[in-house]
Amino acid sequence: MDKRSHMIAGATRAFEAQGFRGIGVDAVLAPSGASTRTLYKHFGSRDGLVLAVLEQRHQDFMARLNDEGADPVGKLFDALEQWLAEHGARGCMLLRARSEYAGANEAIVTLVRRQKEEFEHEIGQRVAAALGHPDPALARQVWLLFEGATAAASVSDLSIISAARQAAKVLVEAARTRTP
Amino acid sequence: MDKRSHMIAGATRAFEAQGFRGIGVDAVLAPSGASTRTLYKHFGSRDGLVLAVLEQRHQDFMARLNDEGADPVGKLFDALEQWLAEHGARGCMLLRARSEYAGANEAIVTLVRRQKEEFEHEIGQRVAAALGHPDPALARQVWLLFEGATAAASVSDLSIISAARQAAKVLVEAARTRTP
DNA sequence: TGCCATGTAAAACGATCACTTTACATTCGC
DNA sequence: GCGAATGTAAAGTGATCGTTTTACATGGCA
Repeated sequence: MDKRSHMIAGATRAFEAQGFRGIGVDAVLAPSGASTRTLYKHFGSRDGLVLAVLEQRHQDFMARLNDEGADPVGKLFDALEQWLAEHGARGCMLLRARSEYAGANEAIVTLVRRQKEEFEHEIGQRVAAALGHPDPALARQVWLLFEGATAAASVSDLSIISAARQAAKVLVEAARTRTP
Repeated sequence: MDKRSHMIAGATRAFEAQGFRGIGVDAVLAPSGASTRTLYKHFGSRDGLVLAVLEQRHQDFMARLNDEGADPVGKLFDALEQWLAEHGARGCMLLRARSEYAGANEAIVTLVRRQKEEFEHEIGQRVAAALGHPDPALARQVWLLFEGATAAASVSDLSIISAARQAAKVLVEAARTRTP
């Protein structure tokens, strides 16, 4: 892995544990052992590194969702459960960045909005696969459960993910019987 | 209103717009016009003010939920919709504080966890009222929808709250037919 | 009247911030 | 073997951070 990727991975860990604004560049670079000079060569600024971290984080998570098969909606929550078990449950890093940089860095706010639209679209495809036809309203509801589970897990325990998966199942089943 | 309440109200607005860590004490005190000396007389430290803001915010929101009546679960989302229309949708301030101060101020993390437990308990009472008997699993699911709606509204529009209310209705109805 | 509580204004504290610069080591294609 | 690229180490930039301090104004209560 090249230096740039190392820096992104290390910075991701630092931001995840301590937030984005409440940490200095030295602490951000410590996990990767990079110097501040290398930071500004590669990313131009601290905020440039933040943007790179968010891009990578979104790609990494979306890549986890790739295994299609039976119960595509339920697999969403399987992936979330595994992800949170690995990374720890501290709330969605993208939304955390959005709220910390609101009013300070519009590029970050815009990026996160676009990423969430992309994610909601992915859920829409899975809902359509489960139902046999698209159902944007149901997709939104499943998305709500997903974001709720991610947020709630930071103040609860991981069993909350199963509650979300079960709720999604009930909603999908209700939609199926409504339009059979 | 006394000075202390003014400072809390002003600081709440500042934190809401710009986050907790990415803002200096001068900007926090600007809305109330208080001096830094008064800040440290009343709250001891910047973090002390943050704690007071979070306590007040939780009490204010819980007070909004007090009107009981028909459809106690649906009224949760009515209150949320009204709240977000007034305050703007930037994610739950309590969870935002939790994630920004994780690893830096344990008192804040502990406070938010307790507040969320209290809120989940309130939902449990409403679910019991709607169903005629307690259903902790359903209460958890409604809570998920609530937190999901709060989070999602920051990157979507307020119509997402209606989607959450509708999903909660479906879940309650499913629970009702399951155990009639 | 006199006094204490409560407030603002403003300067100063050392620490830390994001960022730049200088100096030097290493690797690699040519 | 040599120059260019890429890296670390470390000092220094001015700005801003949270906090303390000094000085002074105001008000209600004894």
